[in-house]
Amino acid sequence: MSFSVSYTRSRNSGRPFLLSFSLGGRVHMSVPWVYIGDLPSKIDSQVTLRGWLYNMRSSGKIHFLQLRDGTGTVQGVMVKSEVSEDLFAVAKGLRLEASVEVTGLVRRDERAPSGVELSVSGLKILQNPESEYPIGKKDHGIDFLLDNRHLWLRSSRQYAIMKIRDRVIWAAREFLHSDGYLLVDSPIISGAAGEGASGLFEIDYFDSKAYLAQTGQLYAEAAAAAYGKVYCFGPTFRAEKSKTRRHLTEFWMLEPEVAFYDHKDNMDLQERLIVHLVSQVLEHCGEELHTLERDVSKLENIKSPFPHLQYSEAIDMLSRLGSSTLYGSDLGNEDETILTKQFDRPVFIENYPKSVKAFYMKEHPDNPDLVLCDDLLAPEGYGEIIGGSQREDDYDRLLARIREEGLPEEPYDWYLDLRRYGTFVHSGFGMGIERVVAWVSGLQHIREAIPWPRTIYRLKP
RNA sequence: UCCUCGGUAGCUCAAUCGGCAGAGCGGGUGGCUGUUAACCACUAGGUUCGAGGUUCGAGUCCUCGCCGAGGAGCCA
Repeated sequence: MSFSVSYTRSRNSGRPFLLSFSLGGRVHMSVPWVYIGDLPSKIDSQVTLRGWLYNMRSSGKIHFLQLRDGTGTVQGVMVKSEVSEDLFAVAKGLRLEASVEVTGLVRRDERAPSGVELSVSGLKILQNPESEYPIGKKDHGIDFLLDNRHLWLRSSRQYAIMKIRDRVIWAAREFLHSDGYLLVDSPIISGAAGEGASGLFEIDYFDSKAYLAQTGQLYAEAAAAAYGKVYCFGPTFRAEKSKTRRHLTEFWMLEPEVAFYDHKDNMDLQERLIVHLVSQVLEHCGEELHTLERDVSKLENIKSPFPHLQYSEAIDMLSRLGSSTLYGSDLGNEDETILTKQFDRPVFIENYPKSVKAFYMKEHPDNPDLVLCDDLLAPEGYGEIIGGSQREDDYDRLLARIREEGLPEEPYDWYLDLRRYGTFVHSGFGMGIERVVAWVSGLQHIREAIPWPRTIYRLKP
């Protein structure tokens, strides 16, 4: 038996072609490497697939090889009477997740879920695992799956989530870019705290201390003064010892900041963005939502206009619904869950008390105890996905707020400069990507919404 | 940091009142020409998280420790 293969490069595409392929005496000439996702256009052609064996069944004289290559999955059917004895025996010895090259005829088949199958005539084992694949076909516990995140990502469920995450990010950037926003990223290493000293990761920075960014907002404000409509997008870090289904220590945040937008313009932008993201996921990720068994009708509700509640109205509503949260304190997770269950689409909670919000938010013109801000809560109990505000643009008031909060002034001198040189009404917000992905995908826990979740007790893999 | 729950075969979990350590999946062997987490038969596989203690007898009860999960607070 011989296993040999040779390649050349197509002049047009640069994609390698298999010039010849031989196994067990059979030789296939010029069998092109194709992706599984392209098979529907290759019916009745001989092709070679490269990928992994994610499952295998056998009925004695027929092997069913389930293959995955990142563009889709397909079943390869190897019939004993159609291949050599040796090849059939070799295939029987394959373990799950073996990497393989499989050659065969693409065929329509009513019995296949995708409608397409491969009649296998050739097989090259790139590597057959020497031990059994850790992730089996039956259920696993979350601890085991997180320990094996590097392998768990191969599952159809995780693939679906990653595709939705990709779509959410792609759609958000496309939405902003096409509306004239400039991407101006912010630093991850900073010499000063963003929103307050707690929850910061401290790192050694040569002979001094530095911190991992909790937000890029202050930098985005500077960029907005330079370029008008801007956003930043990157990882942010919170050293809080949170252990909940909606917290990570490292997560990705999209932060638009817009010159001459007030509080209302800001909420309008948030609403348009969320409607766009959901509609894009519905349009492009139907298969993935099906894999995740997501109730799509819940997403089809996500249309303008979103309801708005003043903070004080939210407190009243919560009181009627049995919450003991009193006016003056922030809403708890339980409160958010109760509120969001009253609506079939995201709900804005506006104008919180100044005391529970950050120093940079602009004071409400009609009530100095409130600030012009909003939290956007996703439905079905998912809760806060966006926090935004109009920023304080008055030099004296901003400085007073920094002092009231007991913050050091020196680190904010450059931030105050933005109010010295051409100050301007401006607003912005931060959207947590993983929270949006978790909501749209219908996940029980945010950790599945990021490839490599970082939580308090997990740094590996 | 606090509250709650958990740790038994490679994995997911059972084990009645404290009384022989079990099943499914996975592994191995064999069977099956259309399987869809395939199925059927046989088979191997255990320091019950660790250290003490109570008891004739501990996976089970007690004490301490380790590890993890869910939630609270905080936040996106």
